[in-house]
Amino acid sequence: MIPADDIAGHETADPTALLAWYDRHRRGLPWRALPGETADPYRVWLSEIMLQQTTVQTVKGYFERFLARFPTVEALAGAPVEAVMQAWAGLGYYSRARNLHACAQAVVERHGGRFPANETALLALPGIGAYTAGAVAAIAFDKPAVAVDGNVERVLSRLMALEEPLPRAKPAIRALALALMPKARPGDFAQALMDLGATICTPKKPACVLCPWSPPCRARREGTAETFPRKEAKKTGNLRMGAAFVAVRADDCILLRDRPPRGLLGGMAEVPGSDWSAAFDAGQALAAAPLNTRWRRLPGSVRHVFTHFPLELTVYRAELPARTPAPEGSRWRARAELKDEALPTVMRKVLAHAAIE
DNA sequence: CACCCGTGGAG
DNA sequence: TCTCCAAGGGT
Repeated sequence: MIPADDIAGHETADPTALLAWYDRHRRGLPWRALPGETADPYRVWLSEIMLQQTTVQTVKGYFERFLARFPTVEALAGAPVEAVMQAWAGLGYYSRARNLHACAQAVVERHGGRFPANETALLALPGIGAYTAGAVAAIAFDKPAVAVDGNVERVLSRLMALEEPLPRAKPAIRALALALMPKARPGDFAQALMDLGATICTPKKPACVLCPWSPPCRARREGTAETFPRKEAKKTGNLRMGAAFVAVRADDCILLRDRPPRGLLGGMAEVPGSDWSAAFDAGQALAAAPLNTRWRRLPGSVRHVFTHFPLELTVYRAELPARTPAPEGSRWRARAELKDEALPTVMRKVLAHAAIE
């Protein structure tokens, strides 16, 4: 039995066609070298870490500010980790910031301030996994390596109409990427695949008519492009609830404390609060208040959705006299200086709810 | 492998 | 309002 594909006749996916498309339609990005220019490994690495599960649009602003503040890997390695966390605040996945700092120090100490060019050495650095190691090797050094991200998974699963769902299909997709990778310009090939996924082979309404790989694409031929990649159903987390206490001192200071270095929002700042649990009990919540004073329960609540669970915080506010000492493990911070704190978005929401920010 | 870890925007 | 998901990594 001859597959219908072969009867119809079709081209095989041609890296050259993709590269030709890339030469005409490549995106101009702050961390991307111009054609013919040599990429800066520090910029490539920094952008790749920031872009992990984060959109290009969001990263742009952070990237420019970060680069201005930490112009070199040495500058980043020599900075206090608190400064790095503060510069990262709002970007999410805060272990990335801690690993970023550790990686910069490792590059300075183990590699004399130069990023290694091979995937294996890159893989050994903090915060660099299979994707980022391949991306840096290919993009910064034009080494024969693939960078399989969500874009590439989508493009290649459609190209082959892969029925195997993610994440099980990852090894097959990686092997396919390696098989397609051209000997020349592997760095551009990696970026071309991602640009194609980001601008043409999009999750919804892919622009197949503009795609250089439209002829060999099995999913397009079958009219099912949008249904790929197949994915295992994911479960949503249960609602958690808790209390947050905004203490405002007469001299316009807010009480803050630091979260433990690891785990949820690790190393970030917060206003004191209760544990987060499935049920909310006002009496139990007030037992967690940082100061023994008259707390006002504010109307409404703050809702925030993390990757794996939604959160609802009841906010309490109290006014304290100046010179009220901070309880053990917490500190007063001037309202005007809150912008310099490593406050995650959920805590900015709490402060806004309490009419602080 | 399963689970943990943020956030903002699009549809 | 709700779902998806964006250049993933660590444990």
